[in-house]
Amino acid sequence: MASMLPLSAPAHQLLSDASATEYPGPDSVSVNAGAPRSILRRPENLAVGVHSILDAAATPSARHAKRPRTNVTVACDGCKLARAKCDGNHPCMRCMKKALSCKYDQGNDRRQNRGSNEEVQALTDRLGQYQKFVFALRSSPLGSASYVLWRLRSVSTGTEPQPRGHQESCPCVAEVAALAAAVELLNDTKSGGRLVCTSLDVDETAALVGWIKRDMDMDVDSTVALAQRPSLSQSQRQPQSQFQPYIHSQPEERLPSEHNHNGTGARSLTKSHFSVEGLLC
DNA sequence: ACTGCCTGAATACTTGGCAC
DNA sequence: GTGCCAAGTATTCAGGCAGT
Repeated sequence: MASMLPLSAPAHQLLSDASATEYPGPDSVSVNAGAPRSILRRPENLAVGVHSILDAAATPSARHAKRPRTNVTVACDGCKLARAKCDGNHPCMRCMKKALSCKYDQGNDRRQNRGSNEEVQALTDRLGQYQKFVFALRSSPLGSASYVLWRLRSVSTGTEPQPRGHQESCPCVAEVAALAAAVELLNDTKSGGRLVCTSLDVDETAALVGWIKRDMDMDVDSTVALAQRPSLSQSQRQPQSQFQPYIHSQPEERLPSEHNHNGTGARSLTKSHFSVEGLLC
């Protein structure tokens, strides 16, 4: 029955569409919300005998009988499991009758966990930072990548960072600074300002890296295609980020073997090859 | 800025069928 | 009679958007 109508249609549309002669109209939905089920659209394969029973019950008075329905915001676990009506009390009536322990799973209503615009934007920004970070890690010179990895590890293990002299002498200071910002970003996500690596972090990050990698592969492909177009002058080409030149100018560079177990280039890395544990822990 | 309506997603609830 | 389950409907909730 629902398959005949758009699933996204609001309730009043479904109802008014179901039977215009039986339902008074959208405006009366709330007062008729608990109307007898027989007035709803019947299954088409319903037996004829049942039809006649339903038709007899669907008198005008029965159709318009008001039975306000009072849904509680949160049903207890027992009522949820049994799909029974819950009165929302502690304990609820059903649990009292059955002498069951009435428990409410707090904070499990995902309707109330939707992110605000600010939260969505913040997550989007973070995703962009992650994307830049992994992109830079993959395309930067070996020395820079190693330094960043060293910093990542020092963050997670509590080791003191490299002396500033090293950073200043690094040939890619700007790049390292950007990567360091990403490190700070990672660091900032955990309480106490210190990254604590858990299996959940690893799983989350692995999933994130998978996403980022796919995105980056698309970016790289489009960048290569753009760069290979002969009709475009250099100035017409899409501005390259500060990280991109290393992709093509130094294709022989590889991530350290401990992070690239099969010895192939960064672009051939897969989730299984990209060791997140090695990156963060 | 406020209000009201619409929308989509998530969840509560109803109903009928079935097994014990 | 009771409880469980599946299918389906009703309600809640928050965001978007237009009108004021």
